[in-house]
Amino acid sequence: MTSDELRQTFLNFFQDRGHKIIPGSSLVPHGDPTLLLTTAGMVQIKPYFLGLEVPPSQRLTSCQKCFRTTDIDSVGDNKHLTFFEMLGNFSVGNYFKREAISWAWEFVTKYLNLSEERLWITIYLDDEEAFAHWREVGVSTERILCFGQKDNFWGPAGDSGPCGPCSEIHYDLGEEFGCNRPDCKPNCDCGRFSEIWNLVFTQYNQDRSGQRTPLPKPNIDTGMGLERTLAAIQGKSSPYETDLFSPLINKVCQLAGKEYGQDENVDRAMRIVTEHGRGIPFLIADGVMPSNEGRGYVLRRILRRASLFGRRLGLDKPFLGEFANVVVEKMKHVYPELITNEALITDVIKTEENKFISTLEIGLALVENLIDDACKEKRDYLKGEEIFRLYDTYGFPKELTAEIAREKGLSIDWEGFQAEMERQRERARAAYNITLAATVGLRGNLSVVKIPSSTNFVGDRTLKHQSTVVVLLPESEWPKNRVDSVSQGQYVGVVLRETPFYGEMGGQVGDTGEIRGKKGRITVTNAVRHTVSGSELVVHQGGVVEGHIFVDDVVEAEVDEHRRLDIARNHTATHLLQAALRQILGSYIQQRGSLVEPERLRFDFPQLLPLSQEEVKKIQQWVNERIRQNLPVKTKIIPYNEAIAEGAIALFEEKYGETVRVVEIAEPVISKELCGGTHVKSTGEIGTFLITSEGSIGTGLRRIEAITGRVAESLIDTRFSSLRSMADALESPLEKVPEKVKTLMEDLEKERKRSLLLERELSRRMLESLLKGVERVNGVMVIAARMPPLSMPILRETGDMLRDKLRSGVIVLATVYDNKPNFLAMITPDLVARGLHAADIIKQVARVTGGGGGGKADMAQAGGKDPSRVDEALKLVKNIIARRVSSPVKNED
RNA sequence: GGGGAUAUAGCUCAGUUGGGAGAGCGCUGCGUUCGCAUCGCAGAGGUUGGGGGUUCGAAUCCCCCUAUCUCCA
Repeated sequence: MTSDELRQTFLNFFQDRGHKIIPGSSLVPHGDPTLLLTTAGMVQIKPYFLGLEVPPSQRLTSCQKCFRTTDIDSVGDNKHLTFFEMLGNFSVGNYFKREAISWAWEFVTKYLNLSEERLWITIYLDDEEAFAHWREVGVSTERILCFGQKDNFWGPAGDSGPCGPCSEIHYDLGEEFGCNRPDCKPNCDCGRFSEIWNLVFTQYNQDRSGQRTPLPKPNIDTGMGLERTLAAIQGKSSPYETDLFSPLINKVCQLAGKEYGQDENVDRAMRIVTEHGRGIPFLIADGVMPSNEGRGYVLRRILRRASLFGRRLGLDKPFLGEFANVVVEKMKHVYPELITNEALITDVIKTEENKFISTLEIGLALVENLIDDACKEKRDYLKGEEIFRLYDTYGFPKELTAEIAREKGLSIDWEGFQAEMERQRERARAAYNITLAATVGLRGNLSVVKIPSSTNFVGDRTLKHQSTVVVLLPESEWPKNRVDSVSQGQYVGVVLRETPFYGEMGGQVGDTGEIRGKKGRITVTNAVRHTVSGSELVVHQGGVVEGHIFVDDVVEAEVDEHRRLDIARNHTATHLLQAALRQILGSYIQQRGSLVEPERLRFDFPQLLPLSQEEVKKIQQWVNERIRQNLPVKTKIIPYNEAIAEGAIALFEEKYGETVRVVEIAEPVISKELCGGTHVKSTGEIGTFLITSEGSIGTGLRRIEAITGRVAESLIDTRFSSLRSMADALESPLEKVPEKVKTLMEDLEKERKRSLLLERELSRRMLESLLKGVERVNGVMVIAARMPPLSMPILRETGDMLRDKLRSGVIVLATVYDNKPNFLAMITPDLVARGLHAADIIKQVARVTGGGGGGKADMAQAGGKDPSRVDEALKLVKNIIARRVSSPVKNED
């Protein structure tokens, strides 16, 4: 059986047993900020288990691509993978252990034809029920092993949530792969037994204190590892020898000019390159870009490991792009996103691989330094903290450090390294727990309130609507209880039966406006959405400004029209912007984030390099051209599959129902997106579209901000009037302003240089009279003089020249520059040797003018505050020197 | 989300307790040479990433921001 057959057989098997086949989701999980990547088949099922969303069927089955980084350092052995496919069947409160177990056994023994002698079962300690069901299908008692919390209890993910015991099917690869210890059995880490299928019985809900309560309707969540199972079926000891991997291994062999299976070290490197090289295209295809954090960092890390181990195989030129093409070729029929993003994939890999090579070069130099230092200190090892610093700060692979050190006969202090690493982990964990505690939000809490049915949104047809109050949630009680009435001064959440208010979603902010009843009035400051037990509610948040509002009141809900229209303009403009980007930059542009407010719009998208000014201009022009054409904007509701088939743009992060709303612009269509937001009727309403900024928000991610309509108009107005006042000030026509500013700047620069020259000239002319003013204090030649306004550099130059002429002496110069006193003192080396100190002198002098200063013994500078006392300060100089040099100096001969 | 590092001339980078912004390469000009990846001389080129603070004075100390690199989660 091939990998393709295994996938199909599994899905068909469960479809025949009443399961709905659902497509695997993106590796980037939607709407779950606590999850980095899709790590299991149940990730997209979780909201159904938690009762947050309604499943399309109670029985589901899927083949899900997954990515896990927990075992990244073990990759290269025969079983650990970061990227893998997980086959699974799920019961959302439908069947339980009996069916799950009997189907699993049937599938494994009858459909996969795995020999019963090679199969072992593990169950959780006291799970009598599971034990009984396994016995029922014919598994003998000695083949059922019990394990504890660590091996056979799953979850909860995080500190609370659904969890339960699990039961696993293990496959015995054969004694020749084992440790041969008499007690070798499943869960032994020698690799003889391969866990191929995990059946999780989520029957408890665990609260934060660790207390477990039984769930009213337990769920089934199973996961069968495609790669491991395939190895078992094909009688191989590792997935790398199956049809899924062999074309990839062959490619590595061909690139490296080496054979697989000759040398264990070579084999291990080949497996790492193959495994990581396989995951890379999948991550990129799902929108992950290399970065120094989050998912992007996972991508960067595996790419670098692949590149590093490629070097081990003698591949010192970039090769991962070529390898990726083979991966795409092998997997594209199952994962078409690979082929649509192939250009992006090879592009990203190429630049990232080159980047890594330069990181290596910088690191190599640093390693050389470390080794030199160690040799100088007569050390025969590298310190743990040194290696860690190299690794942590410069990203230099520790394996490579060790390798180079070994060549020079040095060993490595791994213990010290691990200690540093552990401290780093501890810091991150501590920080993570804090943020986790802060993000536990409203969503879970609101579900305490029992709510009848979804709010009916009528806001795309009307902005004013008569409706009924369903729920009132006062802030003080929030979210514990709903109440029957609220009164003036309270801040409340209101749920109506129908509403014209758009609740914040898909980047579009919520509406504001007013809810009026016969006896009271609420000013709505925001509208948000909450999904509670499958019902989607719009909660109007705001303050009661007048009277009372009661549940069941008939009220009039009215949206702030001007604000809503501003939002609609920006939303439609966002669609046009995305169309423009795809038109001008390429169809790989996908929305990675978006914000639609009345004031502005924001659009994030993957892009490696900054856009040129011409590109930005072209995009803006393209959008404005479409606005002038006044194209119609239409919406329709059709089945999801149909929309995708028509080529509508959907988002990675977003999850869609069976039917979706599609927003189309123009006929023939220039933009077609799945979108629930509010839009203008035709593009002409947008008025004007202006891009206000284009910048980076992380590696490979860029953000465009833009404005439309009224805001654009007022910006144009502000810009014009500031330009006008600039022109007035410059006494120049508007269009000559840039030129005029340029010449002004040039003039200023010229004048600056001229004044520098003049100052210098002036100071030079004063040299002679300054030298004439030399006085002798106890035989020391002293110049203490006030200079015309000179800048500090010129003052220093003057000091230099005086010092050179004097050969021996003390010079103190003062000037008032910018209405502030400045002082400079210089002392020739011979006098420094006799104990005179420029900084000492200058400090005392400057103090007279209320300032201070300092410097070195031969040169010091100071500043002051009171310019009127400069002359008085200068008079001090002689006294200070007299005190310092008490005995007259003999004339130097 | 947390930690570390970097940002100084076109490029690669130095810059000590806060007190004179530097080197090498490149560039321009002049000279030298049969010739040059020659040598010599002269010169241009800087908002020290941005903003705030401390100080008489900040590339240097403190705070904030931005960009890039990097590790942990």
